[in-house]
Amino acid sequence: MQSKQAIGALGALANEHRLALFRLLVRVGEEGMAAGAIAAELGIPNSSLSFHLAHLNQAGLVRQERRGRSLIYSADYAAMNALVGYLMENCCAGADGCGPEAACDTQPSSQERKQA
Amino acid sequence: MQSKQAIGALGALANEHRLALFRLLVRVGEEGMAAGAIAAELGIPNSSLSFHLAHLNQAGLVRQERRGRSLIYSADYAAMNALVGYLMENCCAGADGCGPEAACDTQPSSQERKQA
DNA sequence: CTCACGTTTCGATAATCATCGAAATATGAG
DNA sequence: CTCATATTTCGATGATTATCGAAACGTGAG
Repeated sequence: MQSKQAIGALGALANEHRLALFRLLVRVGEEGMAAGAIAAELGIPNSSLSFHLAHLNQAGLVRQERRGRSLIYSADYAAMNALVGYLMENCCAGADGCGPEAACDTQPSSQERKQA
Repeated sequence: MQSKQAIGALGALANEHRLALFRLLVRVGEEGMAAGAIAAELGIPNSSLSFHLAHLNQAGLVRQERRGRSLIYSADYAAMNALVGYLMENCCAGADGCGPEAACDTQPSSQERKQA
């Protein structure tokens, strides 16, 4: 990860609505969520939400996928992990307890199944 | 960690100079670094640097300590860990490979010693 | 085709933020 | 005390950002 990318990602997250939005997507996982559903969940006007979604998308933190008439958004875990790694790089000059071990798999494990 | 704190921290990091500054402090560890030394290292005018240091400090990401005529700044690892934890909270709805495991100890291990 | 639905773009406005020189403050030395 | 050093505050300016209604766009259904 490079500086400009990290700044973009951090700036994208440094906003009340976008942070809530990103954390929501982090929670729901790969399944993602439609723009309208997000707007309803967060209580933000559509046009405002669209602005924030575009911001997060262009920062590389969320991905977009069309399903029918809806656009499904989901968090990009790889980008999140890269950002955290970048923040903690060379932490404590390489001392013992330090270093980014955080990770969220893109494939959240196959022990869960949904039926609707 | 609460939303407003996280937004403050992310906003503080979402700037070219402050990100470089914070990462520099993360690298040097507990020892910290004087304001003037940082300004020289990063090539930023003193007044600008002071602005950014205050920003990071008020966001809770760095700590300030006076040593003689100098003010020594150091990264607050606890705050950094808390921020990362907040970002990854409930990642993937609690699936396996996920969750914030990252950590930088505040005491980087006692195998180093200074003599001045 | 026409219609309805979901989402984005446009546009104007208000608010926040970054920059840096000059002046002020705080600490220590002699 | 005076002087030198280290850092912060002040102040004005330019740049970026958030907001949201209205209108446009893209998609699917009948």
